[in-house]
Amino acid sequence: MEPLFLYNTLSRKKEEFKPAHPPFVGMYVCGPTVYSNAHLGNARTYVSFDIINRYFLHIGYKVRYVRNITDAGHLEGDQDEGDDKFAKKAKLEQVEPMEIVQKYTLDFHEILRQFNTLPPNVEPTATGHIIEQIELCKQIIANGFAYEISGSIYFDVQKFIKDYNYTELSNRNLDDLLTNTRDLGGQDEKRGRLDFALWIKAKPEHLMHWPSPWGEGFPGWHIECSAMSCKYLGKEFDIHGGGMDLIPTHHTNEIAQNLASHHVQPARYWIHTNMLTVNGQKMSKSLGNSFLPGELFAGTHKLLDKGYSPMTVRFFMLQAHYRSTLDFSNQALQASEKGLERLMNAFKVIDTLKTAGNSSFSVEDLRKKCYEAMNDDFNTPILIAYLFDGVRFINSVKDGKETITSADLAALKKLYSDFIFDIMGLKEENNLPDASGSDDKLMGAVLAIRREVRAKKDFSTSDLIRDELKKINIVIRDTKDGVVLEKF
RNA sequence: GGUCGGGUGGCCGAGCGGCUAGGCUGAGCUCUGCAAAAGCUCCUACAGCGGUUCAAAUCCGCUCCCGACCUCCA
Repeated sequence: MEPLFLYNTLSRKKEEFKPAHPPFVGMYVCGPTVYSNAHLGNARTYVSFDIINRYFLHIGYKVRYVRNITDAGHLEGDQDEGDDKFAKKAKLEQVEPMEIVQKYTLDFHEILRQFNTLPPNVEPTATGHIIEQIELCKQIIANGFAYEISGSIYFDVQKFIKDYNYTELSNRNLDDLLTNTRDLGGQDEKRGRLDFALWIKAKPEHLMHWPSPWGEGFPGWHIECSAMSCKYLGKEFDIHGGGMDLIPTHHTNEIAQNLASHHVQPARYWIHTNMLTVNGQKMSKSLGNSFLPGELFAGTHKLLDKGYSPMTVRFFMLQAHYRSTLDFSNQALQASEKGLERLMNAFKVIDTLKTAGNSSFSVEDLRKKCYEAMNDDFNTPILIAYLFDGVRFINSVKDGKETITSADLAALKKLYSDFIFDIMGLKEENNLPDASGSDDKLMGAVLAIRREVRAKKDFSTSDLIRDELKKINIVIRDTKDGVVLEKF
């Protein structure tokens, strides 16, 4: 196996990936808070980790991919008081909080299914692990890194920084954080401004609450990931991932919790994906500039000219590196749509190629380059560039300008199949007319008529048939070998 | 305000000391009844100003813009 390098947020450089217990890889990715529809920015993160998961699987690792669902405890704002997001939404929609959770969990799964992502091996929920979270709180208290104030438990950052580095992941200046005079508003029962809630006392009107040694309450946002990653992957595992926006707060606090309870850093490699932007601004629910995947597929969003298929969007995402921001626009999507079509067509052309006694192009070279690209921090844009180099070769063989041996042809077919479908996770979307159905017989009849009039050089009738078919999204291409159909 | 990350050809987007990706768009050519598809060719860019170096889009400094984080966010 060739060495694989990935960018580790902890060290801020690319490192060779060496799992603790090969061939096993443990990977934990922070999942969504299911209080509203997942938007395209969310989807980008999970598509990025899907590539990473798929690539590990492809090169032979046995991956345990854990991705949580946050269905409790996520508060509005940082005041550690008031409703959580689920309760607020439940009131708004006049349903139970768990109905909110169910609705948006299903939505999330449906979207990821459309993007053709592989499901995680374990998908734990916060509400399903209340006991584990309470136990973890107890451990942190026992170790002296948390304190109770009127039924709530807070993590003692001041205490923590005496023994550990609180800002290792975020690389922030601790003094700046401590002295930041930014007004947070509202009074606070916490001792330190960086302290955060592990367990929150439930108010009487609060709907989601559980018994604990400190009374009825619910878990803080960060504790669930510490509890669940430990339960399914152990105290130390290989990779922890999530969106970049989780670095300074969520992941920083998660590491603190793990160190305060188990005295070890949970993950050896931290991978963070960058944001999707719209007109240069981060796509986020609070900014109101988010696109729902459904709006994108259907083309109903007001900023869109037309709809784009899930695979077009997926390909669009893969044309940028996961650690770069990706700006979302009609033009860029259109370019991806065309490019994907070109790539997929070339894949189909492979089957039609005639072989020769020698190859005028090194398939082995191309194969090496493709793996090199992926081994360099999952560089899908580079990979795609190489695949397009191969596309030109494939088309040239078809045109008789290049040659390929039968062994190379088989290798080429496998290479494209592996990278397009297994690793990039793309799939065929265009529905060609059904070869066995009545559709096909009808088309056959139409094409027979057209063939007849073309033979008589009646090109105006021939073109009329082509134009009429185009109106119903069936495109006819006349080639040397006959008529090719494309249906959209 | 503090911290961090960016500014690449018409658009998107890689590269991050020498070899000047790739996709889309546009122009021309080949093929074709025409079109489409495909191939070939062309349009050669790195915000600005200094500096280091035999050599800089790539390193350093300054300036100007933009974004992210510091508040929930993937």
